[in-house]
Amino acid sequence: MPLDSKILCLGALDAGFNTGYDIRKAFEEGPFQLYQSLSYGSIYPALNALLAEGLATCTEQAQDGRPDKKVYAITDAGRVALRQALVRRFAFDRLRSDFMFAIAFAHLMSPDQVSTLLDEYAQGYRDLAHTLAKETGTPPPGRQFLLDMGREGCLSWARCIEEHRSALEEALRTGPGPDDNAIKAPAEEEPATPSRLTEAAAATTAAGSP
Amino acid sequence: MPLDSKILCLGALDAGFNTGYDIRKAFEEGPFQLYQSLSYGSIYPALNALLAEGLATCTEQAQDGRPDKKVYAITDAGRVALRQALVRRFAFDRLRSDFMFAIAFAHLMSPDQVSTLLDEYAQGYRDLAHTLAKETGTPPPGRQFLLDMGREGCLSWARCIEEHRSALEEALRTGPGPDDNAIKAPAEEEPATPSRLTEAAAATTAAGSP
DNA sequence: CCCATATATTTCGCGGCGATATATATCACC
DNA sequence: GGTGATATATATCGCCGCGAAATATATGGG
Repeated sequence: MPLDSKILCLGALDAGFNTGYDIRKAFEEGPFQLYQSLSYGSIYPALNALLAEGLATCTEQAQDGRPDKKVYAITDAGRVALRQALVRRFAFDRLRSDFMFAIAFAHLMSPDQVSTLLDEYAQGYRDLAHTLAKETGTPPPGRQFLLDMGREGCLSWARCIEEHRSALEEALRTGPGPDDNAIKAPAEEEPATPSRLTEAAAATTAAGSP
Repeated sequence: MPLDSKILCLGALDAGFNTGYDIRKAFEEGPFQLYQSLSYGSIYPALNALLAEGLATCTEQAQDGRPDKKVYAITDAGRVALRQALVRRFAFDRLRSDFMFAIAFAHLMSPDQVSTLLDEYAQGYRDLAHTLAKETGTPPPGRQFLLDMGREGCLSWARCIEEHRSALEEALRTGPGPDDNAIKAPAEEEPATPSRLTEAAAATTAAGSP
């Protein structure tokens, strides 16, 4: 089981993000964006739970202009809980990439669309690296490490995309066009191997209708 | 909105994984493991929905030894739906890394624990690269691209960890023991005994990545 | 002057995860 | 030759968390 929203909120509080709104930004655009996500629907219930368990405190703060603010702070008990959560064994990283899934089916797209997608994808990682580089302040050593290695890692990832894309684009150019479905003969009896069936590629039509 | 389980299943079917069990393995240990995940609780309902919508067909297959099998196949309508799902704009990749979150709070851990964590973390990515390298068969160009760039990307990621870890470990050694965070103003004094409740799990179960 | 944007919290439905139950066959081990 | 672990296979259920909308208000740009 992964770290749950209560622990993530405790961490955010410890890092100095002390309202629901700020915590959300920390995960959306801030230092945590690289490796975790958390949305309102999890944050506010989690904060309430932390209050109820004495792991955080809350002082309401009427404000000049802005809406009222609830300023949270982690307690000693909260710090203990956070420390304890860091001792367990962690499930390994999972990446959710719709880009990559789409690219897996590049043979169903027009070469143009694939190229555009790759542009956008690589650029996204360069942008992320840039965003991380702009993080201000002097974070604790762990967060600094993550900033440094994360920035470099994102740039490397972008570079890997660029380095391998020509092979993909070449293969799509030389290979059959958008692998269109001619009605295939029901030839298969026993697919003993789970490998992909060959679909007779009848090259049909050009770039599709959007 | 991200790609939903129905689209992911359609993709898996198109890629030649044709039972619920096989689809799950494709996302757990197979070619999709790098960039998506999907579990039974999503797969079987999704397959039923695909059947109901005519996007897939199913033939029940009594087997010699093994339990009965339901062999699914994507239909032409299914391929159209898959293609259409690939045209949208995608939300950018999100990484869920409990390792990195933990490292963000390295100042709350013992240096030993941090080092162990970094070892395990880098090794996890090397293992993943190795797993990807072992993928067999001749996949379509998109999947081949993902295999190649994914393998290299994982190795780069591991290298970034190794390259920056010394700076982190140095900072933890020279810096104060646990916890001194100047960011927060209203800090009630918390002189917790340095590195008191840190227990490194010495016993490493030989279990690899989940 | 109006609309978009930023600050700030709350709530709700729906989708997906992970665990469990159910069944059966093979293989390693003692 | 029994015992348990592992692999094949499907179905289901509770709970967690996401994303969106509702609510409220002040600033700033066009």
